[in-house]
Amino acid sequence: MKYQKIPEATIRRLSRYSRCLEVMEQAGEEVVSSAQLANRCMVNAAQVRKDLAYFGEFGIRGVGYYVKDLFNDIKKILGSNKEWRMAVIGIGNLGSALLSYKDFLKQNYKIVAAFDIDPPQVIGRVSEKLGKPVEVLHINRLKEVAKERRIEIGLITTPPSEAQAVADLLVEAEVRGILNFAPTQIVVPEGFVAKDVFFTTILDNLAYLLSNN
Amino acid sequence: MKYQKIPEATIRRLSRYSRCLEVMEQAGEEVVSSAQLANRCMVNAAQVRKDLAYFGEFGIRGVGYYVKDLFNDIKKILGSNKEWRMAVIGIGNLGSALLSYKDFLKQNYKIVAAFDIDPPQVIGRVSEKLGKPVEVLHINRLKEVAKERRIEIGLITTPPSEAQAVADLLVEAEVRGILNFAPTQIVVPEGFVAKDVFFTTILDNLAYLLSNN
DNA sequence: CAAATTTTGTGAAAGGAGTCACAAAATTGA
DNA sequence: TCAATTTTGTGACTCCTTTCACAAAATTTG
Ligand SMILES: NC(=O)c1ccc[n+]([C@@H]2O[C@H](COP(=O)([O-])OP(=O)(O)OC[C@H]3O[C@@H](n4cnc5c(N)ncnc54)[C@H](O)[C@@H]3O)[C@@H](O)[C@H]2O)c1
Ligand SMILES: NC(=O)c1ccc[n+]([C@@H]2O[C@H](COP(=O)([O-])OP(=O)(O)OC[C@H]3O[C@@H](n4cnc5c(N)ncnc54)[C@H](O)[C@@H]3O)[C@@H](O)[C@H]2O)c1
Repeated sequence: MKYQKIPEATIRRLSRYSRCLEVMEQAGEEVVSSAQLANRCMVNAAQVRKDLAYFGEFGIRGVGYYVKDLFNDIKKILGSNKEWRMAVIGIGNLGSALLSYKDFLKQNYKIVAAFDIDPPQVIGRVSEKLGKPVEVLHINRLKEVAKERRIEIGLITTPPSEAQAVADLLVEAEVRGILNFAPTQIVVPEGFVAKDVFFTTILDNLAYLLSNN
Repeated sequence: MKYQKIPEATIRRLSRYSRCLEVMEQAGEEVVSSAQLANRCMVNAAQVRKDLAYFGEFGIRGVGYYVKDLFNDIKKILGSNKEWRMAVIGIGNLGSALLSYKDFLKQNYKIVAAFDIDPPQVIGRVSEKLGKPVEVLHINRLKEVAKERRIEIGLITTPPSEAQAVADLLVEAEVRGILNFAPTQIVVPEGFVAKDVFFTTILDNLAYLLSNN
């Protein structure tokens, strides 16, 4: 398993394989071939094997892969075998939706804190829909609470004008991962990771495909 | 402008250029070089020129690009110069958030209908936050209303178990574009375009980067 | 007006990612 | 036990994307 640069596309596919394997495991399937898995994920069978080959040998020739083992191995590769502790910052429309997103629970992503800036109708409110309710705190407690609750990922759902400032706070609080939903490109120092999710870029993409087909 | 297959990455970047140019235009900047634009969008200058070259010649040698013209040209390329009429299906947490997403208005994406399945607390409710309020209708009116309101894109925010069925309804209603937020892979016939947005795949990606840096 | 400067557009080179094809390993069955 | 079968892991090949590098075009300056 010597080091090599792993294509980002490979990581995205591993995530898909993982979701497929989860379904298969629940369905009681024990063994799967690269061809079957590829089929389900709409990719090439060699692609599946290549993707896995970056990280080692997981299959048995003539047999395939043990669903349960491969599922665990991929989770280990992705780092999704551990529980990730997250905070949501900006509890408006989207932030509230994320707070009650059930799939985060099923997967290993857990929202353990929520922050907003002052609006009295929000601060102190408790999101009850999740397993454990989360109280919305004032943003000025971010640093303190981030340490206390060992927050590792921050989800930014503030207006775009505030997004970079919030990111800076997260960096200061040593929250190393940021997922930003505001339509602004977030910049973070070396050692931190920020990903932007641009809804309108996705729509622009769709619009292009619709216009040209 | 002879035909060539356009890389999807190019389309994504064009969308980014477009957003940058919008900001520049508002800031009153008149001319921009490929190097400047590249810098802002964190890409290579030759990349900017190559991306544009797929669609024609838009610059003036020795000068650069006229911000306003390039902005318009890119919008024309992307098909985002026209207004796109959208429906949201599944008015729960995420669906409601999308209904009040202001940037859709600023961009040229307009939500003109909302559908849910029966829960009395939702049907008939009106989202007031947008420019024009949108009444939530029962899903069984989808086909009829889609025609009437000339809906071109459907945003699926139902539980994953319902997502494919809803997609089938959209296809039947001849809504050609689908953006699916449920964690299921949507399949549509030739001539339709469906994109899935998997939140946990994005998080898996982040988790991987955090685990390996 | 011509030389110097700027910056585009693009062919060629380099670099990555995906697919093919087959030897190697494991299993099955006679 | 050994041939037939299955399916992995991987080198080689193809295809696609990005970057480089420079001629061509426009502008500016002396
Ligand atoms: N609504 C959507 O469906 C949607 C979709 C995609 C992206 N987005 C983006 O997500 C962000 C939030 O959208 P929204 O519709 O939920 O907006 P919103 O106005 O409903 O919510 C924003 C929240 O952020 C809080 N806030 C503002 N400044 C803050 C700060 N410095 N620190 C902490 N909290 C702060 C506000 O009090 C508010 O509660 C926006 O950037 C938007 O562009 C929204
Ligand atoms: N909440 C989030 O932040 C979030 C984030 C990413 C993805 N998602 C996904 O988006 C989807 C919606 O999430 P949510 O949290 O809003 O769930 P939700 O349960 O709050 O909302 C789902 C809505 O869909 C409606 N519905 C169910 N079946 C329907 C049908 N056949 N036709 C029309 N409407 C129907 C329900 O009545 C409900 O109002 C889920 O698939 C979820 O996995 C949610």
